[in-house]
Amino acid sequence: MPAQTIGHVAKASGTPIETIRFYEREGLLPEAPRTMSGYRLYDESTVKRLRFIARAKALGFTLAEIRDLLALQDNPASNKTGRAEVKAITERKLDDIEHKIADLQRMQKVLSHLAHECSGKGGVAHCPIIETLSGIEDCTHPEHR
Amino acid sequence: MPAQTIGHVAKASGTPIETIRFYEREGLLPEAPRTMSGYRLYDESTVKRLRFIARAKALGFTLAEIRDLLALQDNPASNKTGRAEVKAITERKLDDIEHKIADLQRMQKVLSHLAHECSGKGGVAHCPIIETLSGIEDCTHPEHR
DNA sequence: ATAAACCCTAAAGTCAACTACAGAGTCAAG
DNA sequence: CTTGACTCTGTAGTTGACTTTAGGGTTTAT
Repeated sequence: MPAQTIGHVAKASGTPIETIRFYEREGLLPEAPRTMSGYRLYDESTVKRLRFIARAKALGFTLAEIRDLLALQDNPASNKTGRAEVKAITERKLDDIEHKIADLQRMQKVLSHLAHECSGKGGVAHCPIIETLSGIEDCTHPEHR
Repeated sequence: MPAQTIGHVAKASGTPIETIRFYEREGLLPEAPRTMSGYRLYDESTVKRLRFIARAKALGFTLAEIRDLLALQDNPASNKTGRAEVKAITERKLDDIEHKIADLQRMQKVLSHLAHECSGKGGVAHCPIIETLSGIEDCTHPEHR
């Protein structure tokens, strides 16, 4: 196993050096072995682990969730029931994401409606966007619901 | 105009007292007039303003954007061209939201695929979720793209 | 008259996920 | 043997939208 310094791992994984040290502090990476002079030494598995973290982040997992996923992966005891937990974490995240999408779609609906209603010309006085945010019931076009 | 203390406004608007003071510091609310002893005094318009803020927040506007919207509403000079700016802010926000939705839908797609692939039974060893996050090319079902 | 309930300020803390110092030691090349 | 690139630790700063704390005045009800 050829040992690499933190800078090499940073380049190979695309993760900044500071972030690698941060992940170690946060328990996403094990404490690295050191040279006599205190430099951290890594092997290829660390690069893979950092790529795992990057992919999981891209899917919306938080660092806390990723830490749990990695712990399951690391723990030999999780070779009995681990998959259920992994699936549970994934499904919770899926649920989160579906809620967020639903929220955003509600916002989108209202905003695109407002953007269409507003001519963009003239003063703010009877701007339908401002009026809606102000909670005015009787807009100039009260036919909507 | 019956003047109310901050506590009444908090109750009437559903905004915590501390948050009202925070909004004043941040320029979303004008500085309130005070009693001789330094208590802030508000009238109904503040309650309306706080409701405006709450609605705008619910639609995903940041406090900075809300401040801009309120400034346009307040500024008599904006009664010439203000509506264009209001519409621009709204459309930028709509754009943001559409991007966020697209991102989340990409995550959702991958995660729901993973959740279906994984039985949830057994150890973490060949869990398809873990394997995908680990970047393994040849899954047991490599037919997907 | 005193206690409960309310208000004030300024400053610090919270969360997430980094990012950026400052100050010092180490290693490879010329 | 010195310069420059690299690494170390520990601490502090960033963003957004608050929340909390400490320490003190004020008002209202009994």
